[in-house]
Amino acid sequence: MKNDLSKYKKTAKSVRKNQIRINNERRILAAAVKIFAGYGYQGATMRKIAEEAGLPKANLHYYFQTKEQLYRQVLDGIFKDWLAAANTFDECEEPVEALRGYIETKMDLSRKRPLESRIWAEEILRGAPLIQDQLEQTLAAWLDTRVKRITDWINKGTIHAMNPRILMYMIWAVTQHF
Amino acid sequence: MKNDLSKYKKTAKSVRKNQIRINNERRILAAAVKIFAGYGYQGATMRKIAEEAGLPKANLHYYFQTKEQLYRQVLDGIFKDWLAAANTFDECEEPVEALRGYIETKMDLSRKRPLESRIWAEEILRGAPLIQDQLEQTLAAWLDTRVKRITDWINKGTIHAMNPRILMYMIWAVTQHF
DNA sequence: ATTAATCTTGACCGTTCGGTCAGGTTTATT
DNA sequence: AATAAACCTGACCGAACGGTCAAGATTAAT
Repeated sequence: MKNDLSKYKKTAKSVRKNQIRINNERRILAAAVKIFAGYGYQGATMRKIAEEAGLPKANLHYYFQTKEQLYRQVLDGIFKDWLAAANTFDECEEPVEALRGYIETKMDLSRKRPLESRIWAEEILRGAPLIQDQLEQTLAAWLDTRVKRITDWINKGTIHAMNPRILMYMIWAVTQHF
Repeated sequence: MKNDLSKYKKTAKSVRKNQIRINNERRILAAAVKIFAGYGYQGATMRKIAEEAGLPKANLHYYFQTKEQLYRQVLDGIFKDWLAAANTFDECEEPVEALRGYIETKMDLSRKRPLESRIWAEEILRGAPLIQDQLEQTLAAWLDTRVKRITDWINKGTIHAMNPRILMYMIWAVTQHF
């Protein structure tokens, strides 16, 4: 489904060669991030994004059929970054180090990519209307394994007793707002 | 400026008697809260609000000239509640009690009025485009006096040393998301 | 050189938006 | 009963929205 390249399979060359498509998609996505971050999903318009990208509006619809699809791709990109950051939680064995590393990475993400963070925060705030399923699955699994790890720490007496789920929520809330 | 009642000054009675206006404004504001919370400022439409209120759209414009004015009044109401909750910070002399009371009141607010909290959170997230001045003034003053109080506590050794401003931010972030 | 695929774009479409208004109805004042 | 103020609302408006399309331009494959 995603990354349907069947159109270009006719030659091996075209898959790699179509620099035009790659360039334009990148430009449009970059512009979309700016506009969606600045105006929200509803407030953003295809006109503004086209203007920001320096392309005619019809051209956006050539690469991304609808506004919603464009937005989805933006969210996908953010989601990947967010997941990568999330995995830094597993790098350290010690609770203090693991939590510190995780928090630092998350705050770095907020600081270095404020536009993406804003889009993400708004999407969450609105109840993730477009990526509920995907998010719920991934997030639930992710949260579960971390909650287990924290529970282990508590049982070993490495850290104070507390509700691990609430700890994660607190970290999320705080890091989200730098 | 606000609450301009000059139209009704002609008789003392009319000021109090116009139950129609009072009722309808209340209905419209209640509907507006629901719709703004559910769709955001841009996503909300006067049509949806009118439908929710059970009134024709033109009637909304009779009581609130523009969508923005209606939204401002919604924000005003939320702002007052929020300030009232904020003042519970001053009720106790002891740091633990003051902070506990403040946090509880704020979380109560989030729990009991989730719609208003959502509108407020989105407005803040968007950088408070409509109430910047009002918010900055009030908030800056409010924060300053609290920061001073926390600093006093630190100097007296009643609580650990920390950045008071960051403490307030953390409380805000966490309570905002229950 | 020819053909096919890909890319580009101005003009256009139906819909919905916030907002207006004339003219009727209801309510209050005298 | 008469007058005035307040309230109500269907019909309408221009603007902007997301999206479409035909026809031309460019690029790649043969």
